Amino acid sequence: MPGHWLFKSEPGEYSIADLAREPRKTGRWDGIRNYQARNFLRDEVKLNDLAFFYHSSCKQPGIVGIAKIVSAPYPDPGQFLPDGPYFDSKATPAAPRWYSVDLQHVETFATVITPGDMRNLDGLENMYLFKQGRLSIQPVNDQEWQQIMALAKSRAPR
DNA sequence: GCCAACGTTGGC
DNA sequence: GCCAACGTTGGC
Repeated sequence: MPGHWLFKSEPGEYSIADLAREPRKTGRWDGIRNYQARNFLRDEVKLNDLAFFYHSSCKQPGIVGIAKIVSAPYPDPGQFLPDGPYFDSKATPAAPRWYSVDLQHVETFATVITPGDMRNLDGLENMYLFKQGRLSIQPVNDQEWQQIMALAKSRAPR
């Protein structure tokens, strides 16, 4: 059984449409610089797990589709690039601090599933999204995943 | 733009 | 190690 996650991104930085446009619809999920998110990414995200793609800090925040984890976690190259935005002077190749995975686009939903939609469903009260909303990589349990998928499938394309 | 939540920094 | 100050996130 693959694990389930919620990955957040500001669409102005990197949107689900950007992912879908990548060669082989596959891109690197990088730039994670929060230790709790890092720990999930490094220690618990597994090849073939599925993730909700969540757009934050935008006109219509919410879950916009699904992506699949198509690599094992590996050190985020950006931490070693002195001129890049993600440089970390304390990280070394022998002792990397930050990690990335590769994601492949699976599906873009017909409509955005907003936090308001999710608050209205019984059983989603304990989602990380509501308990610890700022975390950029969050586990989603099987029941939560299935409820949100059912809602997404019930929506007619606009 | 506001503001609550919360992570990080740094002096002591 | 404590904790105040500060910065960032992110929904509204």
